Amino acid sequence: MSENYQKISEALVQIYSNILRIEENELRKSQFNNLTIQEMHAINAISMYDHKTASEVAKELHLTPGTLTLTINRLAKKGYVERIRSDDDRRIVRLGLTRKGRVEYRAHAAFHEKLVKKFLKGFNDEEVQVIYRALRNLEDFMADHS
Amino acid sequence: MSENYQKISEALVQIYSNILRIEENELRKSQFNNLTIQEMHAINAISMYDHKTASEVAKELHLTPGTLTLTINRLAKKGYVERIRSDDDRRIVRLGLTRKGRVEYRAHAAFHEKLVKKFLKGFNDEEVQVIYRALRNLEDFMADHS
DNA sequence: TCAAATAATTTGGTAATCAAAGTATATATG
DNA sequence: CATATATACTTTGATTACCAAATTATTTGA
Repeated sequence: MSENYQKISEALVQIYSNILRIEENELRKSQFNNLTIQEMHAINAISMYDHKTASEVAKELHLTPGTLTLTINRLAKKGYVERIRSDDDRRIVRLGLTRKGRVEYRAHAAFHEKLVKKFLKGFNDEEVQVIYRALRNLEDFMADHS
Repeated sequence: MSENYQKISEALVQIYSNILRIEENELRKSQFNNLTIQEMHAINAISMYDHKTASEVAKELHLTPGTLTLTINRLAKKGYVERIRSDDDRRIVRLGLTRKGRVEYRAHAAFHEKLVKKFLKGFNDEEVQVIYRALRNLEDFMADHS
């Protein structure tokens, strides 16, 4: 058990410290290599057809409104995102993906799906439940420390 | 199953995008609140008594030598790390933690241990094996994409 | 011996971020 | 209904973390 604990601890660190870099590698090799990782994550948070407000997206990404404005400026200039002024409250900016933005969104979703498939490969339903419970434990841990 | 898949996929994203922030929160609340997260990770990579070279640590952290030099400068000034010139090859700088650095190292290790304990809470040996296999799947995925 | 290689540092530039001030619009109250 | 306050976003002026390339010191090898 304690030996397993050690291995699991190391695996978690390894996974955590490498996954971002791998996402970045994939991005560099793809047709979207003019995007940075955080721009990609912003596209992801904006999501396909929700038209969330700038504030909502900023909150989701844990960014200040000012930082989000700058990110959206860049993404708009690169043609991935568009601002949609709300008519009923003209202070609000809603965000949408362009066609190009949606293509990138799907590409990233596909990468993520491959990752999850590999993660769960070779397990039956009962075992998947065990894995899910472990992840919920981690979510509880995070909730306790927020 | 596909419903589980969805939940697991979302949990992974949640965990991934929040864990760094939580580490940062803990750090802010601790006695080491003059450290940034990456400085803390550098302390971790330097580790207790290994006296690794600067190059080795840079590689481990996936940083260029120049960036590591700057990080070490800051950590030395703050009193966590010391440079040890090697006598047999005077180009080489070995890195060690000061007493203060070792205290911080242990504090972070304790945090990490709490996390892993919570992750594995309530599982028997067999179930822990399942979880470990899933993590190895992820490591395989990363190896395939490196 | 001295050219090439190696280890670290320095320098110049860019990304991403925040805090605080500013602008435009909406809401609430006296 | 006028105006003070609140809200949503943007702008500005920093700081931090990072990289690439040039530099310095030292070692190795031909």
